[in-house]
Amino acid sequence: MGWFQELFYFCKMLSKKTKYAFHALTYLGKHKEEGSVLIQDIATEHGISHKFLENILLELKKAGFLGSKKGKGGGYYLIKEPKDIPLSRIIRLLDGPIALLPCVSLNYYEACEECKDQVKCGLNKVMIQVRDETLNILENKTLSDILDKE
Amino acid sequence: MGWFQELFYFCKMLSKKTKYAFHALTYLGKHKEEGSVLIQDIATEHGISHKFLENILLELKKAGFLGSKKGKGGGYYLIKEPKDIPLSRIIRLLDGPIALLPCVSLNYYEACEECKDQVKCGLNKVMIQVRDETLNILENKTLSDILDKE
DNA sequence: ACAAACCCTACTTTTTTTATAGGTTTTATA
DNA sequence: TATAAAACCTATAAAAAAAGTAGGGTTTGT
Repeated sequence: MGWFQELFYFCKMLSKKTKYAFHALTYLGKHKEEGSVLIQDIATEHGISHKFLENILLELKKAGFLGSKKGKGGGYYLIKEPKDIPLSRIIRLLDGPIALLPCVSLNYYEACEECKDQVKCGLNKVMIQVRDETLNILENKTLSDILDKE
Repeated sequence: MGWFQELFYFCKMLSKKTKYAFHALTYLGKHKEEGSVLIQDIATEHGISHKFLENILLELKKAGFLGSKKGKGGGYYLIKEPKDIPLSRIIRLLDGPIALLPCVSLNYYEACEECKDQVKCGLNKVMIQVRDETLNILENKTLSDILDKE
């Protein structure tokens, strides 16, 4: 498929940051008509620390998912269609580059320290398969799937 | 280069513990005929700390994947057929939950603090789908798939 | 007896995640 | 135009988890 398949192969549990991001996006999706929504409203609804959520929304804004309005009467709002926000994009943004397994990347390749010869590494080959299959799932589920089920 | 690097290093991957476990299992699978294998042999082969690997092998033994023999001439050996060791079992043992959220985990379930009503949570429902599809992949790939590719 | 090898528990260090703090800037409106 | 509300920004502290270390205990072949 494409280079973007490299993005995923196997993910552990989502961080709170990412989970909160999904909650916030869902909230914003549900309150689209209201124009903009306060950080505090989302924080209160889900019992999240205002300041923590603030950082998350800022990241989502910088990444182009949200717009905002400063000052009195301001707030955040979605600037993308929910169907154009795949789970993979959000997870990637918030969970960030952490534990690496560069040995499954074709585009940014780096050998594992413990592998003498990657070409002969069965783990590498199987994990590439898993990556391809998992990516297929997460690229195709979007915020709109979440909203449909609320 | 910044954005590029981030693209390919964004997701939580397998912990070293789990990765080493797979390497050890693969090594044991390849050296089945020899009866038993020393921790040190595996550690040396992959440049892993002996003591760290020792803990991992002990866990694998307690979980019923390996047998061992103490004393001179001892070592570890597989007591399950590679085809009966799915990736999911090893990942769960060493890394914990496969689900992306605690509220959709089969083996490590925990209610979300921030969810007033899980039954109405769209994120929960979508993540259950993701879990089922991901599990389907990880339960059907086994150690024998890795060995076949070595 | 002795050395080899696994067994067990606890601890330390390092890294990552989570959360907080303390301001600055922008904007509506009284 | 003063004020308060709200987003914006950066740094740092606290907590948790992962990675690695230490040191002895137990079993076993020779």
